[in-house]
Amino acid sequence: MRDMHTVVTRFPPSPTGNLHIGGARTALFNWLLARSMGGRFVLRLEDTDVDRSSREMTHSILEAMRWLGLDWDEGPFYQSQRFDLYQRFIDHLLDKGRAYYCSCTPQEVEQMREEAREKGEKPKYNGRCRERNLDPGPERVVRFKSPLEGETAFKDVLKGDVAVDNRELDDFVLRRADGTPTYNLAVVVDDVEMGITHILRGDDHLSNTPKQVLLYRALETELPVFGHVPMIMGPDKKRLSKRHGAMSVLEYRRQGFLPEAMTNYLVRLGWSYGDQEIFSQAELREKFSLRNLSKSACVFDPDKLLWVNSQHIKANSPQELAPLLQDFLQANDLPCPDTGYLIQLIPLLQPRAKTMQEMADWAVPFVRADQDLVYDPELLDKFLTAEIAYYLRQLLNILRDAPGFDKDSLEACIGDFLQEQGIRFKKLAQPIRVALTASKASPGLFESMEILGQKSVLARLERALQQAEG
RNA sequence: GUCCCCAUCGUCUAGCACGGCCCAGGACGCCGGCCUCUCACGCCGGUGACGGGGGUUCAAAUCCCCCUGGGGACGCCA
Repeated sequence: MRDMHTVVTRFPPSPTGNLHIGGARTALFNWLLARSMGGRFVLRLEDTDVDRSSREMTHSILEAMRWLGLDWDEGPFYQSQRFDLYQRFIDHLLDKGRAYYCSCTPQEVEQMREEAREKGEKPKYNGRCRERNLDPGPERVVRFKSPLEGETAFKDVLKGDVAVDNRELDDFVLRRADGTPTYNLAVVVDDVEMGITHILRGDDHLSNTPKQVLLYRALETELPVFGHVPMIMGPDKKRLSKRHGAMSVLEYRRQGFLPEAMTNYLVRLGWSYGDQEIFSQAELREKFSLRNLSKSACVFDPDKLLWVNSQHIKANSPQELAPLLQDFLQANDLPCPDTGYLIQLIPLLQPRAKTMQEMADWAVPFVRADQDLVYDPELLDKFLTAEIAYYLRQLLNILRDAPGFDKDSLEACIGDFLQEQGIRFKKLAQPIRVALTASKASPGLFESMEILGQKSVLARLERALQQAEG
């Protein structure tokens, strides 16, 4: 017997697709509930539909979970390896007269539904085999004997009391003709077996719940706490599509989102904590609670995700970001400096990058070799005019003999030069930037020069001048 | 079609369970400004919502009803 006070939650993805935004948030809520209550979190793969489930999806889902930092205490369990267990429960229900064999074909059942629809009723199986006492046989399914009247009610932490007239329900299938268990049977059996105490899931499952409640009762077990969270929709207020959100969360990793930013953004879709927007994962584990869940559907907003990510990029230390940046440099076929250098560089990039991919983009002039910088002739024409070249030649000489090459010395040194020449920094800033980075935008010049080092700065100025003159 | 759920700025939301502190607060976005060597960051300001109608009450974003709108479910998918 398990300790009744321990919270046990679970995440039961079906390996028929990727882990997307919606699934990830469901997983996160359940994980957070377990973690915040000192409970356990179970991972279970619902692969009873053998044809549609795949190993690749399973791997992809597990990797996404690990990437998000949603570690599980038990599992992963695979329903496909537990068919014996489900069969025992089905037999039990059969013995107790709570289930029966049915020989109706899918076509026949479809016809029954059609007839009901025509009468303006809810499409249902009509119970033809309910009292026929059929024996087991090939092509026969097992159906649950649902009550014909009364109502089935349950409590939901978000929706309150929910009740459905039993006449709305039909004798749903527990075991398919091929002998495999259906979803409704398998979830309930597993949730009972695994001692699940709290079930948080998308509210598209709300109308399944009465059926499951009926099964719990037939099995004479206590109900878990249900919580049906609102669904996440696309900008068009429709179901998430591949364009926005329905892709694998691993795609967000590829685009340069941080896992902490991901969970931060996701948790705020349907949950709040006063006016706070930014949370670390550790903070969430502490502050999450069922009380602050909201019950209306929400829309996935890529812009806000980007902003949350930028906040986490700023909050992370250069030491933590360095190895990640290395991954992105490599993925972009860029040279990959050692972490020591990157730790110097990253603070200049943090305020500018909304994603790690953007950080890699900003890093380009700092990781490319001097001779590999590609100058746009138009930029050179515009900024390295003959007049400017005159000043830069002189600056080059000054810099060659610069007493120090840290940003403060550089600022002082260049300041003196400007004063002697009687010109303002503004006049030379962009030309220097173009020469040093082959770009119109970069981090501050003095910091950039310090990072680049004297040798590169001189080489780049020389090279840019030559190209401009030639 | 039938049943279920939901309803505060364009979006995420606070407030609603214990009506008055709310001519509704924060955040993203957008617009303007400041900072400034560029681009960003940051800071300051602005834009912008209680879906409609009935009640209940001295008083309603908050309670009740209807309408409307949106979403979901109705599988031998999960």
